Amino acid sequence: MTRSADYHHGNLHQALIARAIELISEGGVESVSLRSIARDLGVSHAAPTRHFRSKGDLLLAIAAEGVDALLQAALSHAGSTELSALGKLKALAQGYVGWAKANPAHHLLLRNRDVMRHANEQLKEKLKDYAQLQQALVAKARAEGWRSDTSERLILMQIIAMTAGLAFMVADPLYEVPLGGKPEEDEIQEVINDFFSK
Amino acid sequence: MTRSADYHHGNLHQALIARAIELISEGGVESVSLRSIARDLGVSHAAPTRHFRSKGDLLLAIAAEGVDALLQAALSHAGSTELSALGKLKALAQGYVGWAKANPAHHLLLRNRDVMRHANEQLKEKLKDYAQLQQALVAKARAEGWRSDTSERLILMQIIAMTAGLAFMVADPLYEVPLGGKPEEDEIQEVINDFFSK
DNA sequence: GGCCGTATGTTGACGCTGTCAACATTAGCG
DNA sequence: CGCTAATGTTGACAGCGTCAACATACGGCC
Repeated sequence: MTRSADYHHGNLHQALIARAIELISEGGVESVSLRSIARDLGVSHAAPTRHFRSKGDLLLAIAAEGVDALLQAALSHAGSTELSALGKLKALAQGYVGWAKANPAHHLLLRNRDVMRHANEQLKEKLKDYAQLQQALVAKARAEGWRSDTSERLILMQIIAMTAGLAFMVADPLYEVPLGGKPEEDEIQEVINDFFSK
Repeated sequence: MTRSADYHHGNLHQALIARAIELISEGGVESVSLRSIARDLGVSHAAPTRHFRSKGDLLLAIAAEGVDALLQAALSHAGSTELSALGKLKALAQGYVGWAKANPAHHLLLRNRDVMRHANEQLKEKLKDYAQLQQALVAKARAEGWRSDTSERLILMQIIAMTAGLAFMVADPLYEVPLGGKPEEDEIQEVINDFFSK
């Protein structure tokens, strides 16, 4: 119980992460301040250092959380026995864009230089795993006849560019200007469908 | 001459901008500190406030510089009499990606929420001009027969996603992981060529 | 050529931040 | 029950952005 003279918060670790995600989603990475989060949680200004050695560590932990979710979803799609390689590739793309839309904070962190500069090897390794999975699926889909006249490299770059672009369009307010509002879910799907049906 | 007991810097305004661009290119927006820039330029910590009321104003001024360059290049392409609407559209896409590669700092600023949140109306208006120019070209190219079976909206979203994605691939170190190094110029061109030759 | 207003730069202060060290409290295990 | 480690607090420090008060020098005007 937390009713005892609440000297200890109970689950400060998770609370720090949760509040930081809220703040990032609302106002971007720069609106995160350890001291303000500590105040919000009714805890002293130095309490966070007991759970994260530095602000960067907190942000990195959140980023890692995001990469894990992304990779796990990708692996589950890739493990499907019902889908063709092309189907898996498409599921991967949909999964990525959907993930960015559902987790804007994690997506933002992955694109923050200050955060990723201090990424540990484990995190980078997971990103590499994701990339290799995607590349292998492109090779397999090509071998199965899809766009076999186009180079694997070109297809890969097209997919990465499209998904990265779509991820930003759903997560970054900037693109509400050229698009006239946030893109609808079915508009996103149409872009992905069009690409994979050629 | 600046040899006189250099109390005045001479061109601090431009020097501040130049140094900030350097820092952003190297380490992202968060590595900009007015005080450190002032030190680098051999000037007191408060000198920058004589030229920019706040740090945000400095960053915004740089962003505006970038948008101006982008828009000007786009208008010059659009004004060409030799190119078809499709050709202009392609030149616009190439121009955007090339601009992001040549001006990573400006590109980063345009994607920074903290910066763009305080963007003035004039800046937003220019972005809207760019977007409308692009949209008009899509409509015209379609009217001239290019992909007239595909909706204008879908084509527009495809172009925005592709160019935004490519811009990141050339400007953001993160994508060196899945791509195995920075993308080559001709690889970028191939992606753009492929899209506009359908 | 000298004078003066204003643009530009300096100094010192304020409250904010992240991080550390020293200390306080409590949880949980033997 | 008592001890140790985990967790939280307090106070300090330097760096940051910004402001106000003061200093200097540039450039147009007589």
